Amino acid sequence: MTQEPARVPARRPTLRDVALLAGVSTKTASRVVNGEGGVAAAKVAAVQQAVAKLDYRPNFTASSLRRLNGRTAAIAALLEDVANPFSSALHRALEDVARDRGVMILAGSVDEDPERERALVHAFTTRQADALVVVPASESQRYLAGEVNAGTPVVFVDRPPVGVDVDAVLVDNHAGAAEAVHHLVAHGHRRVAYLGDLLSIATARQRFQGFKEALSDHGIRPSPEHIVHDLHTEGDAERAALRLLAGEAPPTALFTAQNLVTIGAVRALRELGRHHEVALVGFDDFPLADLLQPPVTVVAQDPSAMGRLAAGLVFRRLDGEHWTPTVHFVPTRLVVRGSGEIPGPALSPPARPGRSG
Amino acid sequence: MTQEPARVPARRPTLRDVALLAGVSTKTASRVVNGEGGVAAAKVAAVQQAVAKLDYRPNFTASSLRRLNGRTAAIAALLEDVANPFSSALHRALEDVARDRGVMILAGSVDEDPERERALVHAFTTRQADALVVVPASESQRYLAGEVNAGTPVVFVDRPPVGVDVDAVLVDNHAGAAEAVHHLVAHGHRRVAYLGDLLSIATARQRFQGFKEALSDHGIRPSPEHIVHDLHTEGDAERAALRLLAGEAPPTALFTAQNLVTIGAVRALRELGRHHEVALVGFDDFPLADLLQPPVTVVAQDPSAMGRLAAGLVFRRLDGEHWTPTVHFVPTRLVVRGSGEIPGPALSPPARPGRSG
DNA sequence: CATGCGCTCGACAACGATGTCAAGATGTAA
DNA sequence: TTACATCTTGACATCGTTGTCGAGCGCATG
Repeated sequence: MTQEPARVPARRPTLRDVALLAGVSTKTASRVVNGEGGVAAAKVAAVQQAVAKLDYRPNFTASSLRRLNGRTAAIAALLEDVANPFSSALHRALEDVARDRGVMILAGSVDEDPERERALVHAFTTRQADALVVVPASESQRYLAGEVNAGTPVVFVDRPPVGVDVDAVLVDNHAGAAEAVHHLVAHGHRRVAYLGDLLSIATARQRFQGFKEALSDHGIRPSPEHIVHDLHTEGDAERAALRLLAGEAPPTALFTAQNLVTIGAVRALRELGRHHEVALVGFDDFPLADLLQPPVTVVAQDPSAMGRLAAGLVFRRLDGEHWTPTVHFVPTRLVVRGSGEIPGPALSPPARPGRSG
Repeated sequence: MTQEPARVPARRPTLRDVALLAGVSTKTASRVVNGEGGVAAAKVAAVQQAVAKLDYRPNFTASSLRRLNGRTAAIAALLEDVANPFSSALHRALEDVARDRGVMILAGSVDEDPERERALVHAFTTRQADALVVVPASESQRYLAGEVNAGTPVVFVDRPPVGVDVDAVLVDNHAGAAEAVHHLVAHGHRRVAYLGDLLSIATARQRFQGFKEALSDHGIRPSPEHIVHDLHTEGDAERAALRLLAGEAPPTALFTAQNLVTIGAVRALRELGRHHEVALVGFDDFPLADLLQPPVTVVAQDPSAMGRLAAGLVFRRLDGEHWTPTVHFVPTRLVVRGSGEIPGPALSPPARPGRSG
């Protein structure tokens, strides 16, 4: 219980300090700290005492500089936004797998900004991340070629790589969207609207394709007014849905191709009091979807599974395994909850069954 | 467009390679890379060309090892769980402030596990994080004294430090909980139940104190069966709420002291079909609370504001400012949405208005 | 012409740690 | 006793980079 507040911040002790105090060489101190063995018991004890007394903590960055493989035991994750549920679930899954191996995750938010993506890659690679897990926002990731050639494992998640040949963990967005549309059509809908994210995002394009082709499988051609792209926030989506539903010949069902868009659409339907009339299927699940009125039917992705798979690929590469880059698909799952089963005109135009929303 | 896939991973180029190619010394190359000036234009150009040709990227960990202040431009965040909304909003706010300064965030999930907390602190400090932002789970953080003495800025968020004297950004949990209770009592409730998180968490204890004292201000003594602690998951909370509401003389209002607990309680009320009868105020806001039926009244914290404030403190310390550690309070805000305004018996016992759930 | 200044530039050491290697101590077998 | 293997140990170089410092040059000044 010393009183003086150590005004001059004590320099952090180094291995040299430990060695000096223990009366051994730095190399021997290093051996003890790393449990290398081949050190006399008496010296081991002396070093351990010195470590405890000085509260010594090895400088991991210095040691990884010298070590043979140069690993920093950190892998970088470029996420869309650490605060959105999809990204943070992915982040958590990566962390869980990495934790078992004593590896840290460096995470950053790309915010759909290609420049930001490059800045983050630069920041992470200069910090010698051992591997990169990327949810890309740019149109081409050719700039990663150098890293890939240098042997850094790179895994893309959610969106396919362009201009580089690396592993990817993707969702079959096309099939998922098509399943949503088939579901709506099966419930009697013909006028199905599409509300989607930025067309610059590959997954948005794929989902839109799936939407279009599924409708066309049923011989339906969506009216152009029922297709809205480039919605990236709840507010965007809400306004777009309001506009859509206020038009003439409004859609009887909505397919919303991203979770924030889905939530915006729910808001719009609520405001209009039509949430029990207009069917809705969203792509991507979100917390509390089951507690809304009606509960929201979604095509669920499994970000945790994607994260675990991506982390697995990273570690297998880090462990020295070799294979040609592969695309892995994680299945989507249609979660039927209510909003997608609201019947459309083609199913029950004359008489509705007794139960109402 | 070479065909061979560079089977032997090319060693990453170093400053020496750049210098060699440019025909200058490593020191001059370093000067150019760091924009130090005092280098002839011709050599600057030569170095820049070499950098471009080799796709050279400086090894940031090596340079921070040598640099005078030894800063790594990374600050560590020990969060409860990177995937929960409170933590990830905090994370994002930290990142936003740090980004402007070219600083990274190292985040890790503590999961309310004191051992994990120490492991993370160890991992982050051995990696030479410049500062620590901590949402602690342990009972005492005396073990951080060494770091603090070494001059590492440490800021606690959401929970007060114990055993170390550092800055903290807290919420007045006591007052927030009391406000919730006053609100419920004002709406006619006398039998108010408490459903709360692990008592090992300081904020849970404070919220419970606030609950108890606010009730006692109104001359109400809560029945012991109406107090449930140590609920840490939605499932826990749901089961507890079901049990509570099935008992005799069940509460007419619930105060749920954490967001997952609130959601669990909502689930229980739904299952019983009593969500329009039993009032509910939760501590901590959550996404879509406004879209539930009824919308959930909460005492909202502002994790973004807390993160920004914490990051601000960190950077002021890193910039060399000095002050004695201080506790900063970020106000809570009662967000009135509906569930907390369901009238209780003391307000309208005889005749209810017509509308029913 | 000698002097001094300012500008470039590179040799060298150092950051904190570990890989390499050989020296010395000890034990064992012939 | 000698020869040889084994175990400990530390001196030294090194990882990739930057801080220090002084050498060399050209130029203006007196």
